[in-house]
Amino acid sequence: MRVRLPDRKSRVTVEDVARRAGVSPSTVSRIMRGQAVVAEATRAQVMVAVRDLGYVPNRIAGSLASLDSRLIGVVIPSMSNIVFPEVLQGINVALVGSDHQAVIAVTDYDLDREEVAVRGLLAWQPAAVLIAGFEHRDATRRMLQHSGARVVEMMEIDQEPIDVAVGLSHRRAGYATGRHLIERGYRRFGYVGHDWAADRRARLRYDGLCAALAEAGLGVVAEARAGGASSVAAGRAQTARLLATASVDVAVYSNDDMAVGGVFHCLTAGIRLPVDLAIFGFNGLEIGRELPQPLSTLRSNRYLIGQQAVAAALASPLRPDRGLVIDTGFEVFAGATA
Amino acid sequence: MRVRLPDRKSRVTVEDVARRAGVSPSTVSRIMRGQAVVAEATRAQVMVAVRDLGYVPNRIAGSLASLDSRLIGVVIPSMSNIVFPEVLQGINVALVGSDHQAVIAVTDYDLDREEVAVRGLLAWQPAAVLIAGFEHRDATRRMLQHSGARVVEMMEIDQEPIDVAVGLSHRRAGYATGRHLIERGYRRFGYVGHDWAADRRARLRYDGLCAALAEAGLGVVAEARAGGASSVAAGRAQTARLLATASVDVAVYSNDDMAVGGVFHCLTAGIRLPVDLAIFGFNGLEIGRELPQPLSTLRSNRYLIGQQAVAAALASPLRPDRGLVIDTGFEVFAGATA
DNA sequence: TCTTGAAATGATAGCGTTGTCATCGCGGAA
DNA sequence: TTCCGCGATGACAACGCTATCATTTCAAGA
Repeated sequence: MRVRLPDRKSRVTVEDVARRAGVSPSTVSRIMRGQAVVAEATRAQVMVAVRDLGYVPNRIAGSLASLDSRLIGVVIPSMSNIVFPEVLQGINVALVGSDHQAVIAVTDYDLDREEVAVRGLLAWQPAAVLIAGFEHRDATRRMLQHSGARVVEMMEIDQEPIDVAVGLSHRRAGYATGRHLIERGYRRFGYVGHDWAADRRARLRYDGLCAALAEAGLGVVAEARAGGASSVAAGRAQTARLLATASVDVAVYSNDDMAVGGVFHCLTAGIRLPVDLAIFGFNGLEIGRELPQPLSTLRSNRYLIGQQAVAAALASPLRPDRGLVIDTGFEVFAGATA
Repeated sequence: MRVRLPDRKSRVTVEDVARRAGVSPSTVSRIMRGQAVVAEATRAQVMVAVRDLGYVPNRIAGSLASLDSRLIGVVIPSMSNIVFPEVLQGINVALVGSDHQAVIAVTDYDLDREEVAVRGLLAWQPAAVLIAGFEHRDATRRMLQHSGARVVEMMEIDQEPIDVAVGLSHRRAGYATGRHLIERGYRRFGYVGHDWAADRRARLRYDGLCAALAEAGLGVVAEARAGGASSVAAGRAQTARLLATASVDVAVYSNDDMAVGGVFHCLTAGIRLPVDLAIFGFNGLEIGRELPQPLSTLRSNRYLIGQQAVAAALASPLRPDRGLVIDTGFEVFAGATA
């Protein structure tokens, strides 16, 4: 390789700084990493050169040399579902000051895209991969397994993790919903949901709900499920459908988006909440709390999930002997619609 | 350096694959990049070795060697404001299949954090940096300037960009809002907003609105501005304050979050929309469209902004001679609240 | 004065790829 | 039969940094 220099991207290198400050590259490197002992005078001198030249260390070279990338891969299924940005928020806050950076990939609930995304991320030798859910292609799981990176599966804990799982038990959440509503005296349960194929966790909640109802000798008397992703519009439409089908005194929704749609339908149709119909959601989104009547729901702690995921990932570069599960829990938010 | 091998992260290297396939590392590299001419038999042979060993090329080494990182830095002020995840969505879609990856940093509207974030991103020698807004520290601007990376400033276009700007004119948006409402016959304008210090774009829209009103011999007769960030709760509270202060026939909001709060206040207080009060927002969020009465607002095309930003960034590795401005526009969404 | 050793700095060899050039083998033209 | 040319492959240095070990410096103790 003769001459690559002319068109090189990174103008200034350690070497340039070292020359200008009259020290060796080693010393500059030590100073930039704020590690090891360096005489104060030398440090000052070098920092002047750094500033004069506008030197920014090249982390690509640094990572290659130290075999340690300080990159955190994050894989989420969606950006439009507000839940995941909230997780990212938690991740970001936990990352500030750790000098790690997040590389983010969105799969759109497609396991093939997930596989591609994970392969792409692993190519950067990340210190950890934070990924939503337990459902992965075998190839994906194998790659994660063998990668050497810490792996944190986020959102749910109803299954055995590859390395660490951070989230809540959706089955227990559904069960808690059922118990709560039974205690409040509701008996005729309706269910309004969206597509389970893409959202296994919604299914788990439904199962938990049914278990609680069954224990009390009850059951879901009617349900309306939309085909696609959850949305306010879908919640609205399915609520109309549900109420046209059967008479229920409470409707449990697959999540708050859908439930807000239900509230809007009732507002429009003149159905009084919770007198004529009670509505119960899942997630505890901001919008639900700000409705004219605060939405009754179960709070999942998305922000906390993100934070804990990072904490677990950075706690140690090595995996524990056996899977670790971190339960971030959930709480009933009574609200005023149930 | 004697022995670093024992604890190396990346198990399998080109060398391992080459040995197993009985070819040279060069050939393996060529095949992995799907570039240049390689005999089909050789390719097949190598791919077998790749699969057997579970080889994943190390992009860190690759980037160092080729001086080309295929990383895209993204800097946004917030994850909780739904607007930015929507931009990220556009970015992600545009990135799929381009084998570039997004490294994301969130600044929380803090210019110091922005500077740190940009420095951190530039250390990865990204092909481009997509950053929200025009307001940066001098040092930040300088770093971006000298980085060699393409720089796309997103969301607004009312100023001269470092390299490319993709977004809409917030001043014109505010002006259009004014014109639209005047044409619909409104005369007594109120304004409900949030903190301008962190959100200059809201200020620009306000200025545009005032300009339109002034042209028509009108003005904002009352305003209520919250101290913090925009939110449904703040919109609600400030609407109450505004209406206690003065009598207006239309309230223009700094954005849809605030406006939805306004709608909820009216719903609760029995104020009829748009008869007693008209409400006009900004952004065109999903939630506004799904309200019992669709919110009248101005649609900004966040998704498109993200897409166009990536397109502009990847169009060429070199900056154009002079700043490029891409106007993604806005449209009035008439709705039913104004 | 000479030793001793800790503190500070330097020299050097990689880290795993890729870009460039060199080489090899083989079929067809001379 | 020799040579040319081209497709296919290999050799090797370089990318910018850091880990490791070697060396220098200098003050304190013998």
